[in-house]
Amino acid sequence: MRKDIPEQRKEQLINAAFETIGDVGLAGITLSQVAKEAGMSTGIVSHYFGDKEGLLHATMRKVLRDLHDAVAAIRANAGRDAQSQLFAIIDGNFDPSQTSETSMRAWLDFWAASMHSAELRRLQRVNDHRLFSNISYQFQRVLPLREARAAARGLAALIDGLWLRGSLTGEHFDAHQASLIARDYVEQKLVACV
Amino acid sequence: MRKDIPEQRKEQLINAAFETIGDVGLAGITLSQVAKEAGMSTGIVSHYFGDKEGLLHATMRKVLRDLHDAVAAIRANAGRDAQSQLFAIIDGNFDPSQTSETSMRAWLDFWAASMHSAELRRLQRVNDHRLFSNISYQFQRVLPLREARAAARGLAALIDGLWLRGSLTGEHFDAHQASLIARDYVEQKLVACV
Amino acid sequence: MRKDIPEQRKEQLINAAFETIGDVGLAGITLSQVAKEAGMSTGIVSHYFGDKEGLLHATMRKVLRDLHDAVAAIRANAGRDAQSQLFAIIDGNFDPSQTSETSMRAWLDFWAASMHSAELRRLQRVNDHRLFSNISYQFQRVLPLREARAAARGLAALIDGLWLRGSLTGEHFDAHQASLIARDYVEQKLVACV
Amino acid sequence: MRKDIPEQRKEQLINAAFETIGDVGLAGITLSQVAKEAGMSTGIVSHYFGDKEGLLHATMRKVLRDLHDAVAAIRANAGRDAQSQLFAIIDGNFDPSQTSETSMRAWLDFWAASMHSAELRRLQRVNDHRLFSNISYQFQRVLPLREARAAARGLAALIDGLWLRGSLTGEHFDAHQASLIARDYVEQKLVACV
DNA sequence: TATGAATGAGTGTTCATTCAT
DNA sequence: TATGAATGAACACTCATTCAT
Repeated sequence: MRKDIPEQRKEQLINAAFETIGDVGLAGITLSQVAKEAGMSTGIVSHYFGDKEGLLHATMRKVLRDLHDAVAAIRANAGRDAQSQLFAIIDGNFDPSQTSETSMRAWLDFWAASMHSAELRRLQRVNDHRLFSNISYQFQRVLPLREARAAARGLAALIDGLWLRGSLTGEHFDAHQASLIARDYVEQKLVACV
Repeated sequence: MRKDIPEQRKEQLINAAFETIGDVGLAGITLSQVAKEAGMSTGIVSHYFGDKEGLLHATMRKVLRDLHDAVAAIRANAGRDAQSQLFAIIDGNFDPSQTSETSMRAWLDFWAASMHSAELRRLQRVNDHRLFSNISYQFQRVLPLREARAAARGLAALIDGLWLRGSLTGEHFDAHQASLIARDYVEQKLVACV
Repeated sequence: MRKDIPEQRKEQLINAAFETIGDVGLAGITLSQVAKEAGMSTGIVSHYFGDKEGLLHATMRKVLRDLHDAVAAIRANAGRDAQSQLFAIIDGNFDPSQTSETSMRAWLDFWAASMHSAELRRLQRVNDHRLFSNISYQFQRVLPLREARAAARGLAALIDGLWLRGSLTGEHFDAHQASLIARDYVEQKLVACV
Repeated sequence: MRKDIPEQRKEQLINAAFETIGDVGLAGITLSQVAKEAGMSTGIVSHYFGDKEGLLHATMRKVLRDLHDAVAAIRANAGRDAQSQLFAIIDGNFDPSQTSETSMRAWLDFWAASMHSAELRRLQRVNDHRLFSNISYQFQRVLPLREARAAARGLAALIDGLWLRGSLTGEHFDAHQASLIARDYVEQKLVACV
């Protein structure tokens, strides 16, 4: 079935915004750059998104959704036990789609922007709460609540931290190394229960 | 000895920039806001820093220096053994001066901006390499090089991740909880060697 | 006999333009507002009127025609003597259809616009000359030409002035009071001849 | 004594706005036109008036003030009796400074705009109430209150109406003829009391 | 015939930078 | 040395107009 045209064009604009943020940053983005990147006219953004803010919110939602999808896809193919699921969550976060130069820049820009925008912060929080809940739930299958929550907090932070520091290298993100470090953290937390 | 006047005024401007970034973000800052916050004229920035970029670079340097100083102060009062030093590094990073709303916003804004500015990225890298080196050096006192480096990578990421996620809560940063999680990571890494 | 459809739709658009001018003013009007008010598409205006200017000219013509019709209707029912006809002209100008908030705003906007548009000015002049001629003709039945013309100039100005000042009150236009003042002017001019 | 520079430049901008309104109308005015007319940069308006609206409000105030000054100057040189004062008010309103093409266009544009702007309407009302009060006060010196107020309403309307209809001619405003018609109205009102 | 999505020129406004004082 | 008035380029946004359907 054909997607309807408006939806396609909105998606093209969001992708163009995403790419442009990767190039010049969220702070430096202009609508004419996005329009040019998308091969459309400057007036099109207000037509589809109301204003610049609307486009950027939509772009952030796409970024969050992409991460969610990447994690979900890997979890679906992983074992059902706690460790496999936690490893899958780790690998989803370090999926190539999430660790490309462009993705990491957009992520970080939106995170920083969420400090100064109520709506972006709300989106960010919803998303992060979900990551934390998922991790926490898996740990709770094998650890007491209190410890499970601490471990979840640690793992979520470790994932974000590895990813954050990776964004700085400029080279290709070493997902394998990051994954090993995070998996090691999980193993240490789960080993006590064996 | 009296600091010379120009140096004092530059410092005042840097502090004003820091506060203003906390208020409106790095993307939203204007020189007239900074000048007003500092109680000076709009032309003064070019006078002392050449242009806006110059002021922001200086502000980022101040932010990095403040973190370094916070860590150094706590390390100086800590025991000389590896664990004490690592705990001190952790506590330095979660020092109240570093986890205030304003500090965290400025930090994150500069981190995001460093994705799109060669000079800011350079400053950021120098600093992060130093954090990593310090941590790595302490782990090397008790672990084989390979493991020490992995542990250092993990701890550095964990610290940054805890801090990053803390920036999102909006509430007061729970430094105590963050510290416990990071210390736990250190203990787990060191326990193997006892 | 059925009006043909195009003519009906043009009339609907003109009415929509008239209402919209009442809401937001001639300066603030947009074609999409008019189209929405008329329940039609944005492209329809160029289809029927060529461009925005064409619609506005047609709207002004309608406004002038409505005034003419209001005056004509009242004159038809009035006595044939000069005073009755002059009173009828006065009352036609202060007819509720002409002193509604919407009408007065549209009137005034078109009057102002006619200062800067050759075509609007032409329309305005034709209309005003007709009002003046009608009044002048009635006065000429009982006054020498010279005095009749001066009286006509005075009465026309008095009507417009009462109407203009009434537009400013914001409250309901006091047509009765305005009519009394204008009739008094007529009576004073005619009394000399008795 | 030298006027301070900022005040001079604001005045220049207001005059430029006044002239530009005369050329293209209030609806068609752009800040770059005003700036060009004033020989200044486009940014200067926000510098002095905040925004476009601020400039236009200031321009309207100037227009109102100029009329007030024209009337006041002529009244000061007129006799103290009611008729002389009323004649002076008439002549002030038809002073060349008020009946120039540019003045009349600006006046009318502001009057129309005041239908759609709370602040402009307020300015307009204050001014018109003052004209009415002055006229009413003079009539009250020789007529009973009720009749004085009706006469005042009539004269105010007649003045505005003559002026309004004059704006349409495009030729030079015939101030003499207008004045005669208005004076005649005054005389008719006052003659009853002799 | 009628639609409404798309265009892009033109607007008001912001703000880093300059420079006469 | 320090000021802040002035500049003008760059921006987001609006909206009359076009044209494929």
